[in-house]
Amino acid sequence: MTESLNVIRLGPGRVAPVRGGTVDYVVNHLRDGILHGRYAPGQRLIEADLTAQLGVSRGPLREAMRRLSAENLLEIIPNRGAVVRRLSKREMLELFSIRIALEGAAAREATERLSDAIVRARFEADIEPIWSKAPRVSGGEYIEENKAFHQAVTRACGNERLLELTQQLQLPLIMFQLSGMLSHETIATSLAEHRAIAQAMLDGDAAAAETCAKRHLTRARMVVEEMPAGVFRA
Amino acid sequence: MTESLNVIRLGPGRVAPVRGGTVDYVVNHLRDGILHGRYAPGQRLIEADLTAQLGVSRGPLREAMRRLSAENLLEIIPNRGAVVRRLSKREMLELFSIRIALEGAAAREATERLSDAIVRARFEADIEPIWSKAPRVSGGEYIEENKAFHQAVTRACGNERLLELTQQLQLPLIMFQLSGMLSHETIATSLAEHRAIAQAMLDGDAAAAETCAKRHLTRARMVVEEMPAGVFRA
DNA sequence: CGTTCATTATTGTAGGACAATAAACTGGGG
DNA sequence: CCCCAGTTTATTGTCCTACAATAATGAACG
Repeated sequence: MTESLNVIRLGPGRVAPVRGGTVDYVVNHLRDGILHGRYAPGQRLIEADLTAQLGVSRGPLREAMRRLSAENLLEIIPNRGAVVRRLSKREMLELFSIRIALEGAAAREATERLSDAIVRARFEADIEPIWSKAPRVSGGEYIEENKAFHQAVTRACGNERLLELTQQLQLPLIMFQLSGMLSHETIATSLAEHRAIAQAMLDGDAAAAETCAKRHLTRARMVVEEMPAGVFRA
Repeated sequence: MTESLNVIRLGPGRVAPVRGGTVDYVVNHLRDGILHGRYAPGQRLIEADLTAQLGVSRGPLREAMRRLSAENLLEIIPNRGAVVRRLSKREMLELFSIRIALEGAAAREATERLSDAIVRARFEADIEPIWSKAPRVSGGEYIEENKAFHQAVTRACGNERLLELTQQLQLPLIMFQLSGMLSHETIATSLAEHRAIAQAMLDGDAAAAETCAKRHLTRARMVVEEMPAGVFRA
């Protein structure tokens, strides 16, 4: 979905309208900006500024904002405009609860589908990086790998809608907001748990896969629970 | 029937702009229309027609459409506009799988929270209708009650986000699309299952509640599975 | 020091314009 | 009779301008 959009679309100075991609362009720009911290959580996004910066008119920009608010990356306050979303502790915990239920089931169902050779091949390819011995030193690296792993599991379970859903479940935002706070120890534990889940799945042990996945996320939720209040929204 | 909503908002001839609610108004109108069949599945929604009918400009209308597409009630096809969504069999089954995971967990967690008197009181009030002896004869009646019940369970579990999520999980659309096809027998079974879930929850038996909820939805999924292909999208 | 009122920044909505696209329609071959 | 290319039409995607409504800000006043 996120192809080379910016090749054609040059921002402010662009000449060709290149119709049909303006909203996507804006959405991608903003999402990328939010996820990479160019737009800080809590920051207000002024329409006038953005239209000038991006060289688009208010219409597409507003539509882009609506979409991002549907993804929960932005919060739109009536008559106040859009601000970059910040999650409260409670919201984060709620999201983890949902993920525990969802990904636990996904791991179980995926395990059963791994008897299909094609699915299995894809899954093994997707998770290949987790077997690497190299320690992931930066939070950013871990975030990417973590995202890829959870996506691989969900994909293997063959439920399109679930794949969409978990992606929109703000895993990225959560992890970004937390990225600065992840100790090497926490990361190492998570990686080990990923391997345990993968192993159970490859062994065809659906029950173990579900248990491992749930334990993994439950532990992650505990990490959130113990974080300082400053990380969250009031 | 169409006019009942337009008490304040008078449509084409309205004088007061009643700012701040235009998009909401359109969203509500369309959602209601879709859920009640005024807009049929597969029907194309032409912007020009709707702006004329509703007396709003294209901006808010398009925003409303985006929102509904986020709710999966509409599908927006590039350069073709919006059509009322129709779910394929596969999509429906996928949704049920998600609900099984989600609402199973919700039932379990909710049960634990019922020790809180306030939560318990609210829950008992919410589900009161299910104990009624009167048979729900029409599909529409059952749909309402079913929706209310599942909502009550989710609400009791105290996870705001989960409540939002399950609501946007197209339970309404699913049920509408199916409403014509629900036999009295199916409805009766569902009602009995609702009671079983509620009873387990009130008894504080979390495990039983989870099992019952999952069984309930699994059976519902089987009903979908056995439906004629004509109900679904190609 | 708090309150009321003007000022300003910003959003919400309308409405018009135009190009781009897809669909429908035309005509002529095969 | 059907199929194909060119043309027409309907509709969307985007931009623009304008203005009212609202919230935030600051000033005058008691």
